[in-house]
Amino acid sequence: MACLTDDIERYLLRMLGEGVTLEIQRAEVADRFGCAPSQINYVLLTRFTPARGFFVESRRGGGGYIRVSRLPEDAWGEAGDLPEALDQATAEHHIARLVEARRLTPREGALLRAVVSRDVLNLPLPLRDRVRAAVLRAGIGGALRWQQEYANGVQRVGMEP
Amino acid sequence: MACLTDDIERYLLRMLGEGVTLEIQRAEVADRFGCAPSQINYVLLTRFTPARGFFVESRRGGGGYIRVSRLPEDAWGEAGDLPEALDQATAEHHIARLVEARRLTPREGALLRAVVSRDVLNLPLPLRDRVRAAVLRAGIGGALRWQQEYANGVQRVGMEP
DNA sequence: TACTGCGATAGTCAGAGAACGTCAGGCCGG
DNA sequence: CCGGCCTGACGTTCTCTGACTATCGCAGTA
Repeated sequence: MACLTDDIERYLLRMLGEGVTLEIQRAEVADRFGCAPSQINYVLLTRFTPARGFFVESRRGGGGYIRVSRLPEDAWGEAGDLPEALDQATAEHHIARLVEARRLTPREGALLRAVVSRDVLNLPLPLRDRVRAAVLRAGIGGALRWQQEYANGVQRVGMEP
Repeated sequence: MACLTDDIERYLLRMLGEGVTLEIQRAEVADRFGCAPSQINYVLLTRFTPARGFFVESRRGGGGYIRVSRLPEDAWGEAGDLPEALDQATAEHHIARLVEARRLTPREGALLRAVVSRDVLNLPLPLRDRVRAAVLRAGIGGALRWQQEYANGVQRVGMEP
């Protein structure tokens, strides 16, 4: 069963695709999907997170709105400032963001997602989240650093930047 | 003595076909066989193990599912029977071999090498080598599995809209 | 102007419901 | 009696709703 949350997520992503900022009315979207208005908050809370590269702002009252936009890439800080510990969901959000921004290939995303999974890092809990963060940082760093080395190598041979 | 577990295994294998990712609902399959839902977990645990080249993931809650996939023998190959524990040098050797064989891109190699490094998996020693092996297996599997899902999609079974 | 009340939004939170996971223990054939 | 099969009770996670709360703009009024 494709759940409502996933449907609404797809809908918003499609709307968002056409511009950098999307402005919606909560009640209008809820109506379109025949659900409670607070469902929209749930979708935004669980799917359009900062870790995934989204920014949400809103205003209440007459003429109120909810705005969803993508964070500019340079506001992310790459892998450098990921937190010391990461739960699985947040780690996957970070990966999704990097794939969407084409910093990682989808296959690299799948690789990393597998690697940070709960079952693979089979460790007791405060530790597991710390190792996951370290692994994710290293993985992202490893891939991006390779890119740089590769680019430099090519440049030495005389290609254009 | 056609036991239930064997029946369910056969059923899932038939659904799974070649190189397809299968998506099921635990309760639906349990119903079909008139058994307890946890029986499905037992089948997955004892028959669809990573050692046999299977991969199982799931999501709980409304709209939950269980996904089963298998890597084709030739893609999984030598990576499939990596030992239970791996020191860093051996792990890197395996990675190099897979890159050489074009199972992984050089960049994926760099990613994995970073991830299995001693400093990243900062754990006491008998444990570290075990986690490293698990991480490596998962990473390779994750990458190869993506390929397959991308090509063949997901086969959903049961429950129509 | 300043205040006040009202309608129109959106936010929060607890809780119900829908999946799946785990585990101790019963059962049964060899 | 041992090991594999199977279940049921209980735990965890995710979704969705409804009641209640907070905020905003505007119109009317002193």
